[in-house]
Parts: sequence; structure tokens; C-alpha cells
Amino acid sequence: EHNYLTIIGILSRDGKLALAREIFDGMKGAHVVPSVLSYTALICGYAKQGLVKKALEVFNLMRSEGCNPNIVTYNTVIHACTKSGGGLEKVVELFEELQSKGLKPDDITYNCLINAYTRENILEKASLVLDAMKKDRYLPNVVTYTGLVNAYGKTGQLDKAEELFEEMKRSGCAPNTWTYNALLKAYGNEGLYEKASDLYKEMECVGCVSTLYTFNTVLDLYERGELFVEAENVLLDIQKNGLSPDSGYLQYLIYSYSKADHIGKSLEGLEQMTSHGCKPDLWTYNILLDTTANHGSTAEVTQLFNDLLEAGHRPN
RNA sequence: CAUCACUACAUCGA
Repeated sequence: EHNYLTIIGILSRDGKLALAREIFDGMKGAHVVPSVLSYTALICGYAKQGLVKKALEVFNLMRSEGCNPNIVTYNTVIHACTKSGGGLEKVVELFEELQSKGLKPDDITYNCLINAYTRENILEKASLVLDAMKKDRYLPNVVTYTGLVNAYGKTGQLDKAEELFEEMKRSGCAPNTWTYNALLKAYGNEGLYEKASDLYKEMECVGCVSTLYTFNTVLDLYERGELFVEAENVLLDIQKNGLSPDSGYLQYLIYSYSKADHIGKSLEGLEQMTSHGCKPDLWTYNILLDTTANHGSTAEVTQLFNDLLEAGHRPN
């Protein structure tokens, strides 16, 4: 069964669920009794594809076949219900059910529950679960804190987000890349570019590795604030880290420059895009055409139009 | 390799 489990796990991860299901059924055909691990892997696979109904079906199936779900199974199902939206009652029901069956919620259970509330922006409830978690002698971990920092940041409660960020550091829980990303985004939403830029520097100081995710967040933030010098520096940082900028963000940079009427810079951005091997799409050309039409020269417009055709696009 | 958290995007036209 371990071999089956490995395969089901991999197929589920890659979203190849029809195949995963076939293997699962094949295992039974070969008279191998699936354990709780295999059922859970399959449930997880369905959940990842947003097929919550299917996930719940398997959950019911396993019980009807006499296999008892364990805490990981419940966590997986709770997570599935959270993603589907509006599944909050079901989540609470499952949380009570697992306890009535003598299972103990673990830290992941609490995280999932907190997440279920934050997704619906019911932060008071989330905070209550956090208290319950602590009372149950679980230390909130980096996932817990990141979820909450993000939730408070998203709803404009920056003070709360910062407070939690400080609390986590005090409690010896080191923020990781995800945590920084969440707080960076929150600063961006509030237009606090100074704070964001300080935090971005702090990340580097504490040796926290930035990912493309981070760079995208910071790029977005600077571009929104029209802090182009900073934005360009981020592009350099990306390359220093051996990554190549996401074409969507280069496009966004072009858009930002255009909005600020920096035609020359926009056109430079276009060149950067091609030199990075990204293909500008029709979208990008349309933006540039618009700005050059309004603020640039006719020569630039026709040049762009020709480029667009050469790139194989059909004007709309 | 059974389960949890973080990111972005328009333009023209009346």
C-alpha cells in the first residue's frame, strides 16, 4: 500500500485526479486495503482542485468502509471546506465532531480553523480560536502568525498586524519570507512606502530569502506609489538573486510608467521585456500605443504598431 | 511527497 500511496500522493499533487482515482480503485481491485493515509491523500487531491464535493464523498466512503479518519484527515477536510467558501458551519461542525470522536486537535487543526474565520473576515472569532489554541498548550507557529498578519493587514487593521508581528518575534518565533510578504503587502495597501522599504531592507538584514513572490509584492507597491527608482532597484535585486522578472510585472512596470507619462521609460521597459526573453502581449502594446498617441510622436506610434504586427499580434 | 499561511495587471471609444 505504501507504493500505491506514494503514487496517489504525487498524482494528487499534480492535479491528475482521474488517474489518482484509478490507482486508488485499482489498489482495492488488487485486494490491498487502503489505509487512512491513502484515503486522506485522495481527499487532499480533490480539495486542491476545488472539488470539495468529491473530497467529501471520499470522506464518507472511507467511513462506510470502516476506516477511521484521523486528525490529519479531519484537517484536510476542514481545509477543503474552507476553500470552497461558505463552508464555515461545516468547518465548525467538523471541529466538534472530531473532538466527540476522541481526537485531539493539533496545531494544524487550529490553524485551519483560524484560517476559516479569517477567510470570511471574522477576525474576532479567529482571535478567540488563537486564545483557545494557546490554552490548549499549542504555541502559535509561523503559519498561524502569518495568516493573522495577513488577515489584519487585508482589513486595514495595521496596528493589529504589527502587534502580532512583534508578538511573534518576542515569543521566539522567527518570521519567514511568507510573513514578511504579508506585512509588505499590508503596508502597500495603506500607501506606507517608507515602512515597506524599511521592512524590505530588514528582510535582507536578517537573512530572510526573498522569492519572486516577495519581489512581485514590492514591485507592485513601488509602482503604485510611482517610486520608480526603487522599483528599478528591485528589478536589479531580482537579477542578483539569479531570478528573472515575471513578464506580468514588467508589463505592469510599463503600465505604471505610462500612467505617470514617462514615455521614454515605458519604451525602455518594452526593450527590457524582450531582452529578458518575455514576449510583450497585445495588452502591453495597447497601453504603449495609448500613451504615445496622447503624449508621444507619430513616429513612435507607427513604430509600435509595426512591432506589434511583427510580433504576430492581431490588433483589436 | 497524507493536512495549514503570503502577490499583481490595464488601455481606446460614446
